[in-house]
Amino acid sequence: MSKELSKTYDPKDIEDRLYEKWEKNGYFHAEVDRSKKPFTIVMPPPNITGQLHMGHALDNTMQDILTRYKRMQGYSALWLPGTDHASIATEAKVVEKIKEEGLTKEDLGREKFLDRVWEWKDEYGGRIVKQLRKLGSSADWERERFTMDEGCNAAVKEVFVNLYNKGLIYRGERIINWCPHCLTSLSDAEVEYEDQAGHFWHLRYPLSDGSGYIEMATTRPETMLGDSAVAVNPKDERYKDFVGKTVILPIVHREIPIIADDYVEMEFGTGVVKITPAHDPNDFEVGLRHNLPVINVLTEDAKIVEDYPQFAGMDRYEAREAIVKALEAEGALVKIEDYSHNVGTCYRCGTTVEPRVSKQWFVKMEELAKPAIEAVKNKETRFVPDHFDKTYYHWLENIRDWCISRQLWWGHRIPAFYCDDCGELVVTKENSCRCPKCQKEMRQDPDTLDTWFSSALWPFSTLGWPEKTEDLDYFYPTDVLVTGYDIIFFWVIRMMFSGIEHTGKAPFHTVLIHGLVRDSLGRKMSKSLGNGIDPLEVIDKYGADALRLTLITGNAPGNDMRFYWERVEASRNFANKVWNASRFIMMNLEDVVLTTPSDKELHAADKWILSKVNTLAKDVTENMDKYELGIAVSKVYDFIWDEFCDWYIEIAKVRTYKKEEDPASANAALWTLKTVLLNALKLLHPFMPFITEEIFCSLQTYGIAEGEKTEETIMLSSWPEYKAQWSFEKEEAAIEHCKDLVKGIRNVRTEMDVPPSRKAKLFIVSEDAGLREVFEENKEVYVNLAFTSEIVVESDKSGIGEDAVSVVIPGAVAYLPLEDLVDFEKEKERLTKEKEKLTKELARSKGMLSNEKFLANAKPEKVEEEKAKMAKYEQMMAEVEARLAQMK
RNA sequence: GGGAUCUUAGCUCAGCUGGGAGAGCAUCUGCCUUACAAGCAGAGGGUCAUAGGUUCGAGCCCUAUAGGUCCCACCA
Repeated sequence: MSKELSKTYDPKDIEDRLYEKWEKNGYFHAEVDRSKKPFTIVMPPPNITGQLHMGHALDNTMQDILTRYKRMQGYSALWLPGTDHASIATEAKVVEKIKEEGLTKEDLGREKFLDRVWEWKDEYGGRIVKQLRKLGSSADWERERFTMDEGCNAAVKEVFVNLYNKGLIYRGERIINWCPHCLTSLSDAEVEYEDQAGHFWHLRYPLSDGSGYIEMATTRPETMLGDSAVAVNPKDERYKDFVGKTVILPIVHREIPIIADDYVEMEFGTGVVKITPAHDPNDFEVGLRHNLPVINVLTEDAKIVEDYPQFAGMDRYEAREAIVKALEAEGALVKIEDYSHNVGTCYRCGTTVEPRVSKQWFVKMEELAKPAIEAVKNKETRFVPDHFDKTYYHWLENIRDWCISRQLWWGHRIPAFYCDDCGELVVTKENSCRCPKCQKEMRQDPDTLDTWFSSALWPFSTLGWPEKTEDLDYFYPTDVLVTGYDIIFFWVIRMMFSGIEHTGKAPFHTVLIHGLVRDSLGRKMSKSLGNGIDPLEVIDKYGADALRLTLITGNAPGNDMRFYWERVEASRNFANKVWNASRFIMMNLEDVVLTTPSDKELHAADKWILSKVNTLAKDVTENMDKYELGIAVSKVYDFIWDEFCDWYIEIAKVRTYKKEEDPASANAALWTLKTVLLNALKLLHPFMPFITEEIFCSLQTYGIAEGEKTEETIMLSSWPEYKAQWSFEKEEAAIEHCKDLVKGIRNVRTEMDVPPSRKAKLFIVSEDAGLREVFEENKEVYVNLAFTSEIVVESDKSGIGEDAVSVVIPGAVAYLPLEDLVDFEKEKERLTKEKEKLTKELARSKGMLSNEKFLANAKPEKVEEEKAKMAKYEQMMAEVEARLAQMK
């Protein structure tokens, strides 16, 4: 079966076709198989509102690499995909959409609105998973899940009820983060802080007794309407006499007390703070301590409430101006300073969050956090790189209760029911409920749960929990969680404590953390900057394999990376290299039926490359197991490009041309070419799945007899393991000698400006009979690589003329009689430089070996190594000196 | 305020347990050598941020300093 392969690799021809084949044949599907070990990764579910970005591309490439690797190693490898309902983001999208029709969600009502969201989800929610397929993701799509599907729903209810019954979920009136745009509460993790330029307004409130004023500063003058006290530090001598007095709050003319509380820093500002329990978390705490009234002055969309007609309906920023003016009019404004401070913003929409007192549901964290900390401390779960455990501990050790209720409709509705008559509260998994006291139909809590509440259960809810399923038993706990460091707080810790609490086991043994993909200037890729690079565009231009290779190469775990088109180009070039090497081999296997060569038939070079690919398999496996994907792939890259293409193919070429003259040699070379390439392709496959599959499938059909069976996919082929019978130390050393010589010859030729067309005779002189045999046996190496016409291996250099340049390697000297081209002065200069280099090396070696402390303390093998080096240098030195002497 | 992390070739970055400084891109030189010019061969280029310390030996370990990035907390 002969195919014409194009000169350059074109991924477009190949990728979609292969992906379809894989998916259709069910290669991605994993089942419980007790004869195999399980390997499980749950995919961090992308939002249904999401578009594939570089972060997804990196994250999923890493997961795909690990999954493909384990699958080839014979594991029942499950990569479980799914999507997240993303309550805020999705609800916002649909609200936006119906707004175009002039509707609000209230106009539609809850049920109809939710119908619209489901419609939206059906239409757009699958976009991101289609895009993930373009990357080559080998996820088990047959098991695709959604955080709001039936199973996840059941898990969420189960967890809520369990935690509630244990007293770990409670409802309470607290000050929480509120987004006036999204109109919902937010958890602490959902608030992002940013520096904003603002002002410091210095105000003075008159004492009720008319004895003067007390001055304070605030960044939020508009909240003064809700002040219920003024506070000073109890130790502050300046204000000692003020404590216990009252002031008249300007504008509203309410009498409020001056209190003493440690919270106030004496050194900051004037040492006086106005206390607004309804609109500041710290003030809220002070209010609790001093039993102060909570006076709410803002509506849910952050406008002044109707109680203050003068300002009612103004939003908080308008109100600020108006109130400052009013204060000024009353003589309460002392001065305005510029001030920069940290402001919390909504992570979804960027709106400045408003602390707001309201009744919400919370998860009590302290008890849940402890075992989650313990699980990492005792290494049940470990982070890669491990320093991220510090971040993890720090967060968990300082964790506050988690506000889980959201004033949204899209999401898991809180399974709590209230009796409007008697106020009874029931938490149940049922969909409706009658009041146990007065039998009346109860009203379900209108709120939904934080999206992360369901994501927290993802590693086990997707495997069937709370049912005791076979899947759960077999695939759980999962193996590796791959995610960015920016998501540790949101997700990793919540999965950890949820997994431990509900299944008794940490949900994964490894958390593999990666960094961000930044633009070429090192900036975060973002919509607002417009500097994002669309992975799909990269795939379209250079192929998914090139993108994947780019994202993995030179990227250590946890580190950020910059995206450069030049790097994608380099990756594409590598793909092309692989393509052409394969094409060459297949061309030479045309109409050939290979036989497995005997040990004798294999040349030293064949054994050398077999040995190299064998070592490579070991190294790559080791690095994969350490999650050093970047190192693993660069080893494959170097092997294929340098060792295999630049050396072995060039060496073997000569023999492949001699099918008639020396069929056994040609067969051995071709067999080695095919065998080594097949192994290298397997090692490369997890990183570059498409090109490796394409070549693997066609390469197998070459060099075999008609009707012989081949494997249908590289995906399910076996991962190369280290084989003792492919360890050829002697041949490795022999070829290294030849390589040294070739490099030396090339070097000299370039320096002497010898054109490649000029073939030269080559004399290799060595007193070592073993070495002579090596050079004698491997003459074929020099033909192409060192541009030689004839090779003579001798033990005696007396016959060599002066018109030759010499190349000194350990144990041997090669002479190139270049007659007219030899410039004696240049040659002398070259050898002198060589001598200087050797002198330095010898000095270093001698220094070390004459250091008694080195001899006493260093590992014996190090000492031996150094002695061998010195002997080598001395030998080379002698040759160089002899040659120089001859030239005089 | 606390913590993490980084500083290595012109650029972007590797360098995993301490034992002679690497890659890709860029630059320079020579090659269209029957797989590949998206290629081949060769070359130049680094007091590994600074200062100490541990060690026979430090890019790697320890301490301090400087600069960058990020996270957390936060003083109104």
